[in-house]
Amino acid sequence: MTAQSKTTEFKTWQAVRDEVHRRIHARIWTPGQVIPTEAELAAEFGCARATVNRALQALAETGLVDRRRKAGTRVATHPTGRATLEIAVIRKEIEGRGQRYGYALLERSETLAPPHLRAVMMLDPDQRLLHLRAIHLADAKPYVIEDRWINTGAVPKALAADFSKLSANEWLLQHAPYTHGDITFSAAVASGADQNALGAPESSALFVIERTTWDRQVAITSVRLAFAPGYRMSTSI
Amino acid sequence: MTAQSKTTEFKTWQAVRDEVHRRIHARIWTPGQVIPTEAELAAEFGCARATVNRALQALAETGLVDRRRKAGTRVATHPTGRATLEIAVIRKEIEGRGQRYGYALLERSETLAPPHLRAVMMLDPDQRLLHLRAIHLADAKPYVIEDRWINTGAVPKALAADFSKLSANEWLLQHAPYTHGDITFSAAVASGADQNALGAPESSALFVIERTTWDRQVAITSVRLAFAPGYRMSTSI
DNA sequence: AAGTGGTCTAGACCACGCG
DNA sequence: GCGTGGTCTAGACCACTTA
Repeated sequence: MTAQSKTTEFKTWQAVRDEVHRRIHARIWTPGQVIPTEAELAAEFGCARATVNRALQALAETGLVDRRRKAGTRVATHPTGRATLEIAVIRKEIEGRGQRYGYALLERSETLAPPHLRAVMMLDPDQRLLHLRAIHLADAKPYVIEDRWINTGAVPKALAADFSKLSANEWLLQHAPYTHGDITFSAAVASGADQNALGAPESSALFVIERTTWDRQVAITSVRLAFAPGYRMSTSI
Repeated sequence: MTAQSKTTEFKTWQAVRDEVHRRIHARIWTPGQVIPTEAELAAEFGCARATVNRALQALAETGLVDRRRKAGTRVATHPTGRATLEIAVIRKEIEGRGQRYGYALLERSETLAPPHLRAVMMLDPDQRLLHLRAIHLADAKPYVIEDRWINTGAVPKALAADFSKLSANEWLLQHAPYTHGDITFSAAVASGADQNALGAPESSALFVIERTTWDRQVAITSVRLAFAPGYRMSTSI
């Protein structure tokens, strides 16, 4: 036996991950401290270095440790939590909680992009957009208002689509693939239009999600989702 | 050359991932469709199966594909976006955007747990909690109100800590490790106390984060963060 | 029962970045 | 320069799930 006694074998990367997690949690390795190298841990745990590597990469993804070549692996000083939110199709979200889904298109028009959207979506000044307003219902009660703008330059087929039955939310997923997107969460006082559509009392606080999706450099769509009062978005870390 | 022509070699798992991503994006493999097995792709790409495995696992984590033993790998029908939010220490968040951080403790008391918290934190009826209210400032302007309850049964040292200089937010990270936590995001109308502390106009909409952290089965702390009007939480997918 | 993903290994080479 | 993590390989066995 070498300097490091090998008490137990950790053969799977999950077991190694849990053991390292335990040692950090138990303050055997404290925040900021460099932990043994992959090779050393592999020797101690009686497994291949690749297994240790897999385990430490998983921990790095959660932010529990910081890894840098040559510098080694150290316990994060500020265990920055990382919450992962599932952004599902609204219909699925409602059905997923056992409620009946409803949908109605409120408004449809083709117009020039308003200035703030021209900036957000980086559009030409003369680019025309398809503007949709729709409401999604859960058990016949207003759930969320969808206020959406679609770049018809990028998705011309959208002009021919019938959004009175199928929401743009779903149609776009099927017909307009995107490479990435920006999301912003905020709180807003319900505007008059929001109040009406959601049946919300005056000066309610609404949970708002704004999302713009892109195909490479081209903006596909920008949407504002204003949820009925009382909406809560949950996750765990 | 076998049935599958090998035009290009993809030697790194990132390259394989990108190529698979490209084919899905280009509708060469459509939603719901089963894509070739790892072995087949490895043969086509001229790399080891482990490399393909790594690539497909990465895509599975983002939700772009679904993988099941025996059933194979198929393109997800509802590309459920997955937004990852960094939950940093508030001081870091403020300093990170180049603003000056300020902090003040508003209130400190030791009391029995109010009923709703007893439920959330699963506490004994006679468990006493440490209650703290504090405000965090960015460039001397109110940024967020921290309303926190600490389970002194789990973290007795908290009773002796001085929270007038160091926020509980940071003290707990250093002294009370947790294994997991729940987070909820919502919007709320500013209460009278919120209004006062934040200097917010009447009936403002506040962005609220509620978080409870646990060490195994024991609740460590439960906190409500009410952000000043205008706060936006952003990420990308 | 058989096919497919999940993982381990031992060795190798590479790439980054600290000193 | 050189130590550490990052990745690839070829082969093997395992675990799960569906047919």
